[in-house]
Amino acid sequence: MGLHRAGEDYLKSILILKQQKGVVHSLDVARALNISKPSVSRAIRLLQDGGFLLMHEDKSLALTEAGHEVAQTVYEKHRVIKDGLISLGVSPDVAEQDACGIEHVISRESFEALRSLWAHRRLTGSGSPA
Amino acid sequence: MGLHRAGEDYLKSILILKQQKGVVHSLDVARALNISKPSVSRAIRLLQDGGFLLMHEDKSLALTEAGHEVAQTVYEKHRVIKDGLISLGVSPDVAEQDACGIEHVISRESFEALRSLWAHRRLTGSGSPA
DNA sequence: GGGGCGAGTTAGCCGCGGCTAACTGAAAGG
DNA sequence: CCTTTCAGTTAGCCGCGGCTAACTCGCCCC
Repeated sequence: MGLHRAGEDYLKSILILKQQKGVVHSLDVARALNISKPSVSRAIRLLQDGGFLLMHEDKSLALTEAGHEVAQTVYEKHRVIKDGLISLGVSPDVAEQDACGIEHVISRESFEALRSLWAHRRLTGSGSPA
Repeated sequence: MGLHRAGEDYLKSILILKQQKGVVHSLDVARALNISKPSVSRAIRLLQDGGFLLMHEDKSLALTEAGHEVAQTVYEKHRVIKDGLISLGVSPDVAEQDACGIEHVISRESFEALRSLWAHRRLTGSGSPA
């Protein structure tokens, strides 16, 4: 059941697109991730096989419970890490970039540790050292 | 000049092994990384082609200046990130694991931001919230 | 109803980075 | 001196995750 970087990126993208425009088709994903249609098509088949995704009659995509869980987790890591880095004075573009990498490799445990660190700093007003 | 995760891991491992035992051969790397001999052999050839590594007559390995630079950078990121996570209460095994992933994807800018955050916390004695 | 367009799929190529099996060549030991 | 053993390499397989080219299929419009 090994979802790696690519699979997680697809699921995260589908979650975000669904929030933005309600219905998601594979071409939306291809455009969002800047990846070719066939690559997305194959990835979607594999994610269906893995039980993370469904495709309706009209070719619209839906995350399964498992898929939603993964997407939600990755997306949450992304937002928290990006915001945390920005709060340390990292430029938004770089923070975005780095969050895209770190979100796929950080454990729940380390993520929670960083999150509470940043939450605490925000509450106590320890400003960014820029 | 795209070194990715794997290449960086080889260089980092060679640096560490060199510090530990002076002379490094490819079999040492294979054992350290738990990777087969042929995989290491091919990787070493590619790293030589890329100008990161040299192999002497006696098959001992030496990092070039470029290779040393990469290895040093990755290794430094590893140590700082691992220690930082541990200082937040993350268990050492998990911190090690996560550092192995993050070291390859984090930018210099974000790394320095985290490093100075942790340095500051250490100086001011903000303890781990465990 | 035929033409074109847009979305999705199929077929097939490539590089990466694992692997095993099998070969080479040198050094070490009976 | 012959054998064994150990390090390294070569050949070739696999799955992943990109890609292009080309096909299918539906829909819309004239």
